[in-house]
Amino acid sequence: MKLSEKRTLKKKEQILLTAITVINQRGYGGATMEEIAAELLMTKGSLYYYFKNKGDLMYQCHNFVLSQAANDLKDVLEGEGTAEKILRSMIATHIDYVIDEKETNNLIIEPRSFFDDYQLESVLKLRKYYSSLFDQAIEKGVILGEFYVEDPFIVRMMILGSTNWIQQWYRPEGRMTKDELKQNFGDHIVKLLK
Amino acid sequence: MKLSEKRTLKKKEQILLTAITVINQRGYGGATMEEIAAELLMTKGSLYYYFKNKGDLMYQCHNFVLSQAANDLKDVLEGEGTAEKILRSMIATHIDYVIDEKETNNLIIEPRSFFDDYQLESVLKLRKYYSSLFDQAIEKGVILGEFYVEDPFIVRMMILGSTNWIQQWYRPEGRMTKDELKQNFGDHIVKLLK
DNA sequence: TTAAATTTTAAATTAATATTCAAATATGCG
DNA sequence: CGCATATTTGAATATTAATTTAAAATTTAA
Repeated sequence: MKLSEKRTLKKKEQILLTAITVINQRGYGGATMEEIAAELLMTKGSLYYYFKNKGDLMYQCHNFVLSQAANDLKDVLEGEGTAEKILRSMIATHIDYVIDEKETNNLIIEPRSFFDDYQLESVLKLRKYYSSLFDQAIEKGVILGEFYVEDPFIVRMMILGSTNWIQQWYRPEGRMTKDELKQNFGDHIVKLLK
Repeated sequence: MKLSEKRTLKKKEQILLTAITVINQRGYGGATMEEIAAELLMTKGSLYYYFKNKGDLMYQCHNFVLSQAANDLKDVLEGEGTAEKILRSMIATHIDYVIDEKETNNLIIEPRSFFDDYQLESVLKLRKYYSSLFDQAIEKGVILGEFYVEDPFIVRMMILGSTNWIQQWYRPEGRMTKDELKQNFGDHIVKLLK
């Protein structure tokens, strides 16, 4: 790979990271090419040298963060410990992303509005994979006899729903620390599984 | 009240109801004045005779549906039965709105993007009231000794989060009927409260 | 019936952004 | 250095949808 190509790649990632912070502040719809460019001290025209269009940039941001989150989850899932310990740890990881990457990683947002058909398919596939990691964690507990679950699908949806909702109300300056929150959610969810 | 005023009011409600269906299909952002007008067999200019602007129309739609949902919940809350029965019934009602008024009643959407300061304040107040009805249902159960809850706030947030999330995945043609869904969620949530 | 009030229309305007593009500039290499 | 390639710019253009407006059509009520 040529030097210039390497530099281009690095720049692309810089743009991605900046775009992610803008998206987290303004949402996908509210983030303008102008603001993203300004943040990078360049003009919006340049962005089109690196990305086909806004949708492409948004898509890559979403993928970037969601892939990273999925990888983190996978590491936890494949780590040591009881099923309960693993699930609690996955919940904690997920909550971190829900809070810190509020918008970019937002599983709530309707992806149909932003992405074209190809992108949509890939996003949905990634989201499905992400969800399946929780299924695996639950299944593991069931197999080991740690968990008892009547309908794993519903429980998984309750886990994702209740945790994704956190981004609607959690404020760092509120009465609960993030650690307390994780502990609390872990307790309640484990209760559902016994 | 003059006849013409009465007719205007009726027309306003017609517009509201139509706008609500359009919003439910396209979301707040995706609903255009053009499409709403077309649906009513009028031109978009007319809408401005009845509503100040798009934000005003969106706001009134949101309020209309959310108020109605809140009233329904209130009726249930004040009805007869054990705390468990009442809470299950409230959950069922909420799920109906989550599914049927997918977008308009969407508590997930960031209201800051659509509403002006005055509207925002009133929307947030209404949402707070809506949440408080669940708090009351939980509290009732605690007082009666039916429920045991360590942190009612967290439980309420888990209820709202997990149920609001339903709109992301529920499909009427799926394997679960709405009634099974309500039963299922009721069971799980009650488990959290004992 | 007819004048005033109400309602609707169609076209023009505004506004906000995304996107394109030709020219200018910067970079790295022989 | 000086050429070729890569990058950036700023201005022009395109797009989408909201909003305004003046005139036309309709309804109401005396």
